[in-house]
Amino acid sequence: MSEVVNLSRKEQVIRKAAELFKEKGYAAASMRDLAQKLGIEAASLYSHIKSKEEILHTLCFDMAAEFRRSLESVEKEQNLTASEKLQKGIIGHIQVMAKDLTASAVFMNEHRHLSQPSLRDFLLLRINYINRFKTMIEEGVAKGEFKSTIDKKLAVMTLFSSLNWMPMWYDPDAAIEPEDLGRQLADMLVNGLRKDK
Amino acid sequence: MSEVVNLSRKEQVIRKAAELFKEKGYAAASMRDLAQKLGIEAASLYSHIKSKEEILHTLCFDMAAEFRRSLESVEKEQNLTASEKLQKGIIGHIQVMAKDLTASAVFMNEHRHLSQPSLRDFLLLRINYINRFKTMIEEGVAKGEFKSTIDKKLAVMTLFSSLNWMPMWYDPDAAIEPEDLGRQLADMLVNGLRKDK
DNA sequence: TTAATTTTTAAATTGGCGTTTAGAAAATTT
DNA sequence: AAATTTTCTAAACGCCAATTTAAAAATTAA
Repeated sequence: MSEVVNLSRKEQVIRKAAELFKEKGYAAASMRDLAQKLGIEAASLYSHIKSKEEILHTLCFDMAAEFRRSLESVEKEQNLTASEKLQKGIIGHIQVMAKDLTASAVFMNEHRHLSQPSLRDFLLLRINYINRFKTMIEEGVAKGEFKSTIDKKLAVMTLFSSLNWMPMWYDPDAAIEPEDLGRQLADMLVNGLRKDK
Repeated sequence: MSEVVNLSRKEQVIRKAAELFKEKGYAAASMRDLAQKLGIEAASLYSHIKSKEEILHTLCFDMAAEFRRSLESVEKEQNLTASEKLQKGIIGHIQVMAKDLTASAVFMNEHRHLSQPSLRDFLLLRINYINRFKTMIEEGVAKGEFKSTIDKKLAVMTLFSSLNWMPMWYDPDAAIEPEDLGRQLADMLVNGLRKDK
């Protein structure tokens, strides 16, 4: 009945589970697979976690909390143009992702296997997060910094799609740093591909 | 042993399967679920399809063929600027998607459950498709139409991510037409959000 | 109305799933 | 060294999975 420093083994289980969930998908990943990856029997897992879904819950909500924290710190900053705010929001998101690409992939692809009421809670967090990016874009339009003709929903979904897919192709060993990547994505979104005249 | 006009019931099965796979994910969707949706017993399905995976295979490769066809017809056109080509490629992709949003969602999210060698074949088709969009962007850079500073991989992945996520949020009953949506996405990508001075 | 074909079913097969239980082994604390 | 806690295991439970088989029912064609 100790509650402290119990983390080490449990975290090991969760990290390996993240790898497995990313690789095979939550539904296709079995607890026996997971146990084998850890070199133990499936039954042993249950000394560390309550259920398969608890692992998914932990992965999804921990990531959500980090994304939220990152966005909040950007929102607190003052005297930023809409472009700057957007850029910082994007960079923050990518930095959070880059810290754990595996968990990020699970967060993005597997959250739908959460059961109620967790699923509802998760989706609420997500829609809230997206809306806060949408607000940044709307502020940009209101201030005359962004075109008023743009479809805001399209803009924010494009941004969010792009962020969400990054864990699929971003190579952390490659030359490019999360901050650079974020800067470039923000630049592309704000200024486009077209060469200035 | 008839081979003709057998399509009707089989297609019905495949369409319902697409809905189910989109909703629950391939691995979590059972043949019993599917049968129930059709009002028959699970065993009856096997008069129409060979296996669960055959359904997934059909859905994924049929969509892939349609995307390919669409892109090829754009590539054939001549005397287009890079922006125009990109725009037409994007519009084509969205039109194909809009014709069957359910199958598109399966194509995007569930293809990874294909087993070898189908999975390999599918991924080859996909990388080829992406590379053809990348070529469009590179041509734009080569002609001086696009900035030379852009990260081409980032650009094409952003585009592709955005296209891939559309079936998740695009509402076919909403006011916006696939062609308009494509035009706007292309405009955002090429010209950015920033207001022209 | 037969004959042929398509569609469906009940029943079984084989196998994997998440999880529980009772307790052994190993590691840690006292 | 003894006591406590953590980690692990073998064995089982009940359930659900995809698929096969042989045959019945429904539909279509001759």
